[in-house]
Amino acid sequence: MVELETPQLNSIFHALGDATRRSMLQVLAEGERTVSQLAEPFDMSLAAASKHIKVLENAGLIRREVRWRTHVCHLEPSPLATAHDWLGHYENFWTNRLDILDRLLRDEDERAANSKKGNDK
Amino acid sequence: MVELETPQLNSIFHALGDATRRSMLQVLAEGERTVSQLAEPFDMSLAAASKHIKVLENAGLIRREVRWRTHVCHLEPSPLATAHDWLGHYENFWTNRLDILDRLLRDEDERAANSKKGNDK
DNA sequence: TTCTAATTCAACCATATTGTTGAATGTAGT
DNA sequence: ACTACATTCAACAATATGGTTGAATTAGAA
Repeated sequence: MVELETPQLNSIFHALGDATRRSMLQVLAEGERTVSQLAEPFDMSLAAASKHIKVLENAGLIRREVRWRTHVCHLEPSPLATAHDWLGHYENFWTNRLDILDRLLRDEDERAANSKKGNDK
Repeated sequence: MVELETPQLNSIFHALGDATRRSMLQVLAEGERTVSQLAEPFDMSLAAASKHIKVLENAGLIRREVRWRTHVCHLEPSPLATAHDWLGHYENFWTNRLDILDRLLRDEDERAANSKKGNDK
């Protein structure tokens, strides 16, 4: 049950790997925005911004509601939660230093027993 | 203090956006591994795996210790924590539904006050 | 119908990414 | 000096990504 959601994670992390898109998400955290509102802060064509928005949409990070002739986007938090959960799987490694030490020592033992066992004591 | 770490996040999220690399991190969570050990499960050349490892290394997600003639890699948790923190910034959106409702309402008000104020009451 | 606005589509270009293969590097053992 | 091993480097190819511009779409307003 560890890596079943691989394809989702690919698109989610890929979408997050671009500063423009992360910035768009931050704006959307303050409330819904139209495509042109999302595009406005960036020094790029509307078509380019539209592509970024589509990447976010394909990753499931935002949803779009076609309202009148404008497309209103809003944050969809569940993929963020999925990514957050995946990272949380590693939480012990940065919070509980004893845990990582324990793992490293356990691994040392294993390797020592496996390869050469002449140097101990 | 919200988006100061942008360049790091670019490389971190980009590195995480590939299933091969995430899989390598999962193996490294069990203990250190050499380059060839990391490459072994994958149906690709050693050179290709070496490139993946370099991507992880450049993102700071792993560190490498040249031990004898083998390169031993181990997990470096801090960038994972950075990414986790960034995502945690959105935690309210998937845990506390009241919060998101609050935000949306606040935004509604703001927008209503800003554009046309003829429809209220 | 025609005008205008918001957005996408299509074609294109430059660069990045991911993979390949074969040669090069560095180091220990013989 | 030679061999064997672990890894990287270099050159190349295929595909993906991120940007551009100009035309197409869509739908209300005049």
